[in-house]
Amino acid sequence: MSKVSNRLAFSDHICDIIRRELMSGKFAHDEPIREQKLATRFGTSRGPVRDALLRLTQEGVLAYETNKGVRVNSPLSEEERDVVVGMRLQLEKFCMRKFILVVSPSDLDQISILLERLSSACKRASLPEVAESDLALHRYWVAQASPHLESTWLGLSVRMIMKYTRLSRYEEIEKEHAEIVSAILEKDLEKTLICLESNII
Amino acid sequence: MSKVSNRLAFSDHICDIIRRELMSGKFAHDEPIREQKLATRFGTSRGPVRDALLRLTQEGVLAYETNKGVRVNSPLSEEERDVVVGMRLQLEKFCMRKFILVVSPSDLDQISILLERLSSACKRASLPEVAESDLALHRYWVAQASPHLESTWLGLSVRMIMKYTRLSRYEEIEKEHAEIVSAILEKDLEKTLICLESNII
DNA sequence: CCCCTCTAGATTGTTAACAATTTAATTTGA
DNA sequence: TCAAATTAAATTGTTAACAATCTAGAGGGG
Repeated sequence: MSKVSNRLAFSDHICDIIRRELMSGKFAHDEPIREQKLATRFGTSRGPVRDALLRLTQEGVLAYETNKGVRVNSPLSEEERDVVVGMRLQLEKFCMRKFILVVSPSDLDQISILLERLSSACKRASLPEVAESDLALHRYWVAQASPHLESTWLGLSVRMIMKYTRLSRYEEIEKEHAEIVSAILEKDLEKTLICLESNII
Repeated sequence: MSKVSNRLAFSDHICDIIRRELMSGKFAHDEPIREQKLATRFGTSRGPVRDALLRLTQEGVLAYETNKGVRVNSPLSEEERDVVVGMRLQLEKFCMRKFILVVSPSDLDQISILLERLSSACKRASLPEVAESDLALHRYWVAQASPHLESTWLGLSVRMIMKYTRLSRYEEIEKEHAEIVSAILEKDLEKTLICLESNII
């Protein structure tokens, strides 16, 4: 019986969709988000929607007030964003150091696939897909190197991306990530870290 | 159930209580946490408990698996903890720089009260209260300087504290924080940052 | 004895109804 | 007219029941 063992709950699905839409700028800052509205949109009850919103709240994407629900968080100031960038860089460089030591052939395959998806999204200039596949690529080595810190990393990254809104430097994004991946393939740690630093800004 | 006149929801209380217990080491690492058990303990239904657990999940304290519930997260490795300490320092130093510029008399009053609570907890050697009031004190200047990054800071800090329950250093903890606060009172930024660095390890 | 299947209990996922609270619109009084 | 008080609508908070899923253990067949 090949039953779907890792069956996804509705709330997981909703969480991912909302996060993607938030990153691609579908909601305005400080816009309130209504549970019932989302519930009817996804054809579920308020329960799973509430679950998803609470999770995103703790990622820092949404802000929650008791009895008032959640709203899209205000944008970070330049200073705050710089701090977040610094923290993410610190964390991701740590992960990359570990990752490059233990990287396996199947890891390289996975990375190539993710890079291809990012390139494709860049060529189609599809902001939601670019944001998502950008994140998915970075997330891969973070999760491999340090699954315990994956959620920490996700919170920082989502917060970062939300600030630099519709920056349409798709060619640059594509090129920067191609460089990172090729440096990983060469197992050149120093080069990889340098590429990372110029990508995460 | 008696009516709750203040605006706090049950799930907020539960969230705080569980976090405190986690920090003070009441649960073992990897121990599964059952919704119904907590619900009966707090005299509520599973709903608010579920809310609280989901929030703590995204703070990184608990780990969640679909259809399997949550369990206490595995401890960080030494390396991982070092990275988290570095990130928290980066963030909290940024907040302290901002805070010390705009600190008001009422802020100083609040800080003194929080410091007093911490001292009292240290003298009574009550681990849960020490952990909580330690966090509350630091949280004060973080929240004042950058409310947007408060949840980010909380996630890092809770994760840090969970690794080492510094049982026997109550006198040190008390002294270190007294120094930080006195440096703030003197508005000596450099000294404050140095004290912070030696406290957050 | 081991491995597989299957069942029974435990646990999480989802739903809809109801309670409490906030928000707005309206009324009331000076 | 303006502002405080009051009501009505919208929204979130909580509950209990039910559905889906996982887990542990008993019972066969090799």
